[in-house]
Amino acid sequence: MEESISTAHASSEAPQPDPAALRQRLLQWYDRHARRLPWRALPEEVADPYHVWLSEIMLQQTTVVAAAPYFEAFLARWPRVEELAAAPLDEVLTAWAGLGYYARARNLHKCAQSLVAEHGGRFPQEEAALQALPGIGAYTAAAIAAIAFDRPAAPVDGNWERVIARLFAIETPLPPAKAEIREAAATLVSPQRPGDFAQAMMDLGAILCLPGRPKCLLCPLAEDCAAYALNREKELPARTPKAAKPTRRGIAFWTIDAQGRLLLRRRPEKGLLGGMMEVPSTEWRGDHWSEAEALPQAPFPADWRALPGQVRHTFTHFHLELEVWAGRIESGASPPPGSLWAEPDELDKQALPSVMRKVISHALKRGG
DNA sequence: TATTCGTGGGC
DNA sequence: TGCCCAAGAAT
Repeated sequence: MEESISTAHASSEAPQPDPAALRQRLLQWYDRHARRLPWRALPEEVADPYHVWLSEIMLQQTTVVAAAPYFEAFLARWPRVEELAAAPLDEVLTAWAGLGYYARARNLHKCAQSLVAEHGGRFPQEEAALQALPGIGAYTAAAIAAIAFDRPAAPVDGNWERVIARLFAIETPLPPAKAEIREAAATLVSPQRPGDFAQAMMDLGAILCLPGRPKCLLCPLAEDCAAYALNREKELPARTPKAAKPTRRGIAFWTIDAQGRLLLRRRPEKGLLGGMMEVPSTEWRGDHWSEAEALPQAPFPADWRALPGQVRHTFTHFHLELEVWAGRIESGASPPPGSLWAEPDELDKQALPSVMRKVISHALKRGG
């Protein structure tokens, strides 16, 4: 109610986007400026739903530059969904290591298996059926429907949100504005090249309608844009301030056995870095650790010595400071449950997230 | 609706 | 250095 009032107010002083004319201008721009991306079908080429799905999962909250090499690697290793479904989960996690948000990899694997077991290895074309699959939410279902099957759908991602918020001069800050933006976005979709239109909105957001510094002088939609008319393009979309990140602390135990192998442990399936391997550590908490508190959480009793310095890493919602203690196990001790001895020259075969690669790099550098 | 869940590049 | 953000989903 209040949102539509503010939108209506802005529209009274600014151009009211005409969907048909806007679509035509945007598609014309897209035909000349579309990015060439590894997962994107060429013009007049039929999109491969497997490629579209794989890329969309990888691109969730992830930049094109970061996702591209992973997409190529996955496609080379598992060219079809049946092969991905047949792969062991640990191999998928290892291939995903470094890309982040590891629930995506677990759901990717689950989704592949569900597609093979329940859909004959074919992707459903309906948004509702797509969204019922693991790891596919409202956005990804719409993206696959539009891009892979050319169905009218509005995959409203961060690019769409920014473009729509400016086109309609929506003053409501994000994320509360999401519903309002989705409604406005829905008024723009049509059966005319919906897949290209969806990707054109994304390319526009990535190339011209940038956060903070939009290149309005080059924008094909400048004449449609309420924010531009109101000189509000740099301020929109507004965002609610984010909460400060707390700091958590822990001690990682760099444990080497008599044969020079490194002790690794698999993390629980759910939660942070779920299912990934780690250098065993104490719990991560706000308080610093005393030696008396830390030692009972070591994987073995040993003559632990603290390596100089610490490893810093920032997750989505907290900072982490890890101290690293190095210890040697003289006898060929059997690893604790859920743990294993890893050959130091084969660590690339382990599902190690970036924070753990930092720990390993730090320990090797500091003489662990 | 609000949290949780990674990482790296840009400024 | 610190904060911003990137083709969001699950709970």
